Amino acid sequence: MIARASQLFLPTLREPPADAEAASHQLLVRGGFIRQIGAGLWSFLPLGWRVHMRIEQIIREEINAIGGQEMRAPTLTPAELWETTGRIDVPILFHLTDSGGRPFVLSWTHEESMTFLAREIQSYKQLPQVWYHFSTKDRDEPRPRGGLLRLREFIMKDSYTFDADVAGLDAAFDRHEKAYARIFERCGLEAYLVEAESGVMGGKSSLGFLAPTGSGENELIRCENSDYFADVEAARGKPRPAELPEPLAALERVETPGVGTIEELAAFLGIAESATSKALPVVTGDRLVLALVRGDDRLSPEKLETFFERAFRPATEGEIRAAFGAGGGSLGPVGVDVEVIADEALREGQYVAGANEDGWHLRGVEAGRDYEATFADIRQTVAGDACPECGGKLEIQTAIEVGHIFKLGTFHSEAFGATFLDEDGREKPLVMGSYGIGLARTMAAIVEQSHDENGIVWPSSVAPYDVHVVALPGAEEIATRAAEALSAAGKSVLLDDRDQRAGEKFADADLIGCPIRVTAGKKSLEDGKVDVRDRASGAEKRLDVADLGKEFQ
RNA sequence: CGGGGCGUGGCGCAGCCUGGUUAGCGCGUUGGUCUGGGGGACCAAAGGUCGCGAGUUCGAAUCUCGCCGCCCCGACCA
Repeated sequence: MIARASQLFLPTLREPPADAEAASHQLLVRGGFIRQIGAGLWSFLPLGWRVHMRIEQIIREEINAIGGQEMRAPTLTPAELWETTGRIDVPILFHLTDSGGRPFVLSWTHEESMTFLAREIQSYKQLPQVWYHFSTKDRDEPRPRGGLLRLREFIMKDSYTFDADVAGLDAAFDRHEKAYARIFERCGLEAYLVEAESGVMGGKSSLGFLAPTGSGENELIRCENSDYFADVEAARGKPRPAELPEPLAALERVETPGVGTIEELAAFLGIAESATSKALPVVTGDRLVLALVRGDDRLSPEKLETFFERAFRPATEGEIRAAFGAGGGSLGPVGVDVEVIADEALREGQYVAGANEDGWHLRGVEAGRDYEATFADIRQTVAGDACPECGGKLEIQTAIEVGHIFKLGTFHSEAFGATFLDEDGREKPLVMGSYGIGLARTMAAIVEQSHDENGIVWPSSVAPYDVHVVALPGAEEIATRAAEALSAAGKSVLLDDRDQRAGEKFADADLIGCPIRVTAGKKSLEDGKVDVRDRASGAEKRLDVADLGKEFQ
């Protein structure tokens, strides 16, 4: 297969668009792969779509290999589908009506559609089922960003598994986990399986695949010894030890006029921030709770939400006054009639805490002796924490979530009455799992990981073309023969037959990033050879056109 | 939704503060000459509702108000 650049819609740009910051955003636009049509809305141009299709095909092969059946559900769906599960209220849903005024929703995921279909499953004899499709998702994202990093419309591969029991789900989940690892590996993408926070969806297991990148919305925690990876939101780093002063036999009141922050408190008392505790009153449902973390730690909203199994919000100034009789800067767990959730780090030792009296704190506050609390891991892991596996130092890195897999259980099947009869003739809800990969986001992540100052360096598995043949003036004929030889050897070839300067063609070739560049120029006319250059390493060698075929067998 | 920034030929920008004939520059595009292994030179040319709408003014890209769009930070987020 040979594509001629002179006839391709391949608009490359010398400069990146002004509003592009992420490397993938800049390079994909400059290389003529994608163009924007609105916030979070992008067109894939011929080269971009070729890459997208190659990623799609890798996913298809791997999901087929674990028994997936490819199908297709629509994106436009009747609103009642979403009323069935109550997910009609999800804020990122796009709502619309048809000309008759009937309400519709653009699917942002397909559990509802697939479960609707799964009602046709009648018997345990038909289980398990693994269904998947590549389909358009629309999400009214509050903030799309970064080119392909966060889109309002995108194509996702999503699988849905239906099993008779939890053991079946576990097996299906495990197969997907392994398939995903193979998919990302084949795409040339470094991605790690991490525990993800399922937040308000709560309870069920959820794992994410994070690809470390230069730009992204997630943060990957990784141990320096590579034995622990986690999303920062769920990471279980161990805090460094607190620097505590000598313990006190009893509480000691200390006046702290004008002290409102931990930083000021530590400075005023001449102690480390880690010797203090930070009190954060929150409201969940209709109860007020005091969350307590060490002074040098930050509360992890995701962990606290998981602990509560529901959303929460910071308490208002009025609520704080009413419950504690003091302002936000002087709160503590001692002597209050409020439930206290304390971070594990505070289980041992004595800390300075607010006295619930403006301008006063307490020294020597000790859990168990001075207050009762429920202990939980509610602190945010930070770089420098110790690894929970080996004690090594944890590092933090920007990342993109390219895949997410969930054990859904029976929430959707119960809502839809998607049941089957088991061996004993009992009616049971299908046990479900769902598994997603964002294709465009995967593409962006690959570029984030595989580029240099000159452009993209595509892994050969997803490159738009295997070989980029550059025809310099006078050598068009030999370039064409080289392209034909490569094509005959099964390679896809981009033949740059445009009437452009050599520098321009080389710059475009580097930018577009095909793994191999073959150059035919004046020198070729003399010796019949071409220059074969490896995009990644820059290594170059001269080969006879006749030998090109076997070079790439 | 809160904060900040931006909107001027295809791309990147200047002009705006301090209103005044034909709105400039670089790149790109078209035609031509020379050139030809890392974005070459010269000549000629095309291409603009200055985001939209009101207002102020003799006169608005420029000042005022409103709206829209886009980007970044935050909030939000299966």
